[in-house]
Amino acid sequence: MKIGELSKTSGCSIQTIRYYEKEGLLSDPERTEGNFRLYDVTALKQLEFVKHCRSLDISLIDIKRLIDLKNKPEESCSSVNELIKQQLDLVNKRMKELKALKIELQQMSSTCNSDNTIERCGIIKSLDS
Amino acid sequence: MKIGELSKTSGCSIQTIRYYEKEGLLSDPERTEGNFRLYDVTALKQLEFVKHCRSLDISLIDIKRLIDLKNKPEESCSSVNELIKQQLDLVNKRMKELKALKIELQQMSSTCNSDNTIERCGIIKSLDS
DNA sequence: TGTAAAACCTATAGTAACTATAGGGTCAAG
DNA sequence: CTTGACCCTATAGTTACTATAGGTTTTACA
Repeated sequence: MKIGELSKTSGCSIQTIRYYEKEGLLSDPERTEGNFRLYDVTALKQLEFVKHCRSLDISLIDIKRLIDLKNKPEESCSSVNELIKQQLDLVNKRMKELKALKIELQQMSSTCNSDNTIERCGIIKSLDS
Repeated sequence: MKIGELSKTSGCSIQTIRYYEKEGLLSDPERTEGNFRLYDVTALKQLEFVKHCRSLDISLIDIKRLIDLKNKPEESCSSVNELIKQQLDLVNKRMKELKALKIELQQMSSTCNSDNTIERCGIIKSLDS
C-alpha cells in the first residue's frame, strides 16, 4: 500500500509517518519506480507499535530504544521494564504538579464572583502576590 | 538594577527575561548610556506576575491577555475568570489522560518479572497489540 | 593608567514532536 | 492528452525556553 492508505488505516498523518521514518522509528520502505513509498503489513505493525508507545507519552528517543531492544529478543527484559518504570515516574511527577495547579486554580476561581471589576478581582490579586 | 540582579532576585534566567520582553510580557526597560537594561521594582513585580502565571502553566499568550486585562481595571473581571476556568479545564483534561497512562503503564510493568527474555516480555507483548 | 575579567548586548540556532507550506513529480480516469 | 488525486523533498512554523557566537561596556585591581 502507499502512504495515503497507511495513513488512513493507522490513523497517523502522512507527514507524521514520513517524520517517523526520518527519525529512524520506521524502516525505510520499498519504493515504486516513481519513488512512491510502498508499505506492507510489517510496516503497519511497526507504526502501530510507535503509535501505542506515543499514546503512553513515551518519547521518540525512548521508543527508538524499545525498538532496538525488540531486535535483541534473547536479552533480558529488565531494561524494558526500567524504561517503563521511568515513564511511570514521569507520569506520577506530572500528576503531582497538576494536582497542585488544580488546587490553586480552583482557589483562585472561587475568589472571583465575576461581577466585580478587574481592579478588585480576587484572581488578579492572588496572581499579583 | 541591571538584568543580572533582576535575574537573581526573580529566579528567572537572563535569557528568559529578555525573551519575555521580546514577547511583550514586560515593558521595555530604560537603558544606560552603554545600552544596558535598567529595572526598578515595578519591573520586578511585572516579572513576578508572569512567573506566577507560568507556575500555573498559563501560556504566554494568555498571560499577555491577563496583563492587558489588568490594564483595564474598571472592566468586569468575568473574562479573567473565564481564562482561569479554561486553564482549569486544561489541567483536568491532562490529569484524566495521565491517570489512564498511569494505569496502563502499571499494568504493563506488572506483567514483567524482569528475568525474562525480551522475546517473552509482557511489556513488549502489550505494546505490540 | 592599563588591562583583564565580569557583565552586558544582539542575533541566531537548537530543543520535541509534530504540522503546514511551497514547488514540484507521478499516475489513473475520462 | 489533460485534469485531478496523490505522491515527493525541503523548509518554516509551533511553544517556551536555552545555548551559543561574536561583540561591547563596565568594574576591579595592579
